[in-house]
Amino acid sequence: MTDLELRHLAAMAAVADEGSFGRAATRLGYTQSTVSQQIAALERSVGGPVFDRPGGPRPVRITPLGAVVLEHGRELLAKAAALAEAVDRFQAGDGRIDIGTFQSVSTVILPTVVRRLRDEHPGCEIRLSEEEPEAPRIGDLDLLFYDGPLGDDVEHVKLLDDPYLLVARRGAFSEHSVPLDRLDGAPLVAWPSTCDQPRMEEAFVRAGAHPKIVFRTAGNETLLAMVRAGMGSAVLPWLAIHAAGVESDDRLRVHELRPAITPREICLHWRAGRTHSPLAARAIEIAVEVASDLTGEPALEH
Amino acid sequence: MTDLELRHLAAMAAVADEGSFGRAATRLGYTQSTVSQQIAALERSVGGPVFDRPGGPRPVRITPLGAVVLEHGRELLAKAAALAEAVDRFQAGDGRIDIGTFQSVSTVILPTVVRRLRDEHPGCEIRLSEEEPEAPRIGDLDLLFYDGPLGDDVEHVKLLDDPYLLVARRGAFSEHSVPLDRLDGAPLVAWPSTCDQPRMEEAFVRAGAHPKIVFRTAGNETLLAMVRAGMGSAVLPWLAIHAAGVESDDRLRVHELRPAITPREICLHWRAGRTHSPLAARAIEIAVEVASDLTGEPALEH
DNA sequence: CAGGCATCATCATTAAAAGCGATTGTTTAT
DNA sequence: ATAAACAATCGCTTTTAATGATGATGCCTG
Repeated sequence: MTDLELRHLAAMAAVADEGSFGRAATRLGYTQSTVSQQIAALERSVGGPVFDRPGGPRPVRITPLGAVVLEHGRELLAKAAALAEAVDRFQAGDGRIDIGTFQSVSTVILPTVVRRLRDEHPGCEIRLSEEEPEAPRIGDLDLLFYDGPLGDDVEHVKLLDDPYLLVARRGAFSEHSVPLDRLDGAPLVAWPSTCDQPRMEEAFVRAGAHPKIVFRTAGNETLLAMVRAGMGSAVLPWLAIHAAGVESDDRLRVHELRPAITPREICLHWRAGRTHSPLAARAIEIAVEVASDLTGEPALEH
Repeated sequence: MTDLELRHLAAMAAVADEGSFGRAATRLGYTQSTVSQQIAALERSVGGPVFDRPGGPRPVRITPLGAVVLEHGRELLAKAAALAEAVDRFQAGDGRIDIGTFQSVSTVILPTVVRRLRDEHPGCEIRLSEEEPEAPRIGDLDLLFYDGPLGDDVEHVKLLDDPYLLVARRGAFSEHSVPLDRLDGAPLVAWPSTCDQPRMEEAFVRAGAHPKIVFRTAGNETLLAMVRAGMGSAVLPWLAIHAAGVESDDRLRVHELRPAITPREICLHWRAGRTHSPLAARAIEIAVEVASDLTGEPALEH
């Protein structure tokens, strides 16, 4: 009774529908002989006949036992079909995906990725969570945008180099390209010491520049408001600058730094050794494409 | 994707529970190698890996695809188990049975059969229907009590010979055994010309007796009331007499007829060539037993 | 960093079964 | 009496299931 085969139930259902072993066989693409043996096997496993065979050209009739088996069997077959369909949908890219992200990516890269993903897979469910920058935990996320390494059981792909640029009030610096040491002693507003920030500030030190950090906040809009208000300048990654639309702000100007600070790397992470869903795999592809399109934009050239 | 095997799903569920192919194999009574191949087969059929194998002693982890398969797979396995249990219950004698019956059997035989059946199988559902005597259709009944042949696609077993006896007012006939021809011209109340009735009346004619049928009804109580009221006598099968409790009625007396009229045969019928449910099979056995107990009763002796 | 350990994949082998074609046997319809 | 429709059965081939042995991988420990 434990050796139940879906194939046998399918045969039984076909026989019940057709009223004949032979026609059921035709419908299933088997020979009559095979169906006969399938039903025999099923009857062995349930411990009794499921059809009465009247002999001659009269249709077979289900037995009381057969009725019990058939009733449950059809449900079983329906569930099996549902499984197959769910798998097909999954392989076609439907399903759920959890993506972790952070400020600038949320604004610049993700919207495009999400839109393209939804266009390709209207049935998919995309869940985004923007973690606090202090807690870059991959947790149960499928994908996580982040700008640094994340432990050794995490793999990643680099999406783009995000160069640090100087944002100052228009007129504060005359040249487009500003030498690092010009910032020595200059007032700066900056991020807290999370993310890539410490590494950036080390670059100042190495260049002999010691700017005065007069205000720290993680909020980019707040930082830029401070710059506009004349509190000081800001050194921010291009992505954050672009996200805030600084290029089209008449009161501000974006400068390159000389020598350039090693750009932060925007990466897309996932747990190492885990098989991606087709949806996640596609999301990675799209993210790479989108990032590469961004790289081609004028402001990032050179 | 159509070659899904319950065995493989069971293996998958075990692996998911145990976190290891080997332990799953132990639990299922297979070797690790077998489980490995079962999962491989499952993965072939769903078109992708269902587990990530991190290697080393770390537990395997389900993939997104695996999660989809497992979710449906567990339901499938549950349904399969439900089927098995339903079959077991059925084979143990649970289920439903439809029995057709008629007056005297309803009163004398059936109650005992039903009680014993319910005692043996508390979970069973017994549905009785008392057909009009003119319409002895077996229809969708599993079993039908009836006193005559019922067409040639019906089999039966004889439960008992039910002899015809004369019921008269006490004092109407002095002897216990009444010669048939004493009824010539005598007033009789009788059943309508259904059931076995015509055959019985032919027996009178063959014996040269022509009783006057002064009233016909299918209601036994009515008939007996008429006998008590002096309308005439009645020739009824013992079962009907017994059912009405005539033996303990001081105003009436039961006589044998000489020569005896060939008794009617109380039979239990079912459609020919149909496999019985265990419940129906048992019901037949019980009915035979109950009838044979009745035959042993004094009034039927000799 | 080498060796031990736990784990899964693979391979060759054997046993089982699934499926097929041909045939037989049974029952109805002509 | 035949023919037609049907399922069971038999012998056969191919496929699959399960096994035990072996190899590969990646932890953990000393």
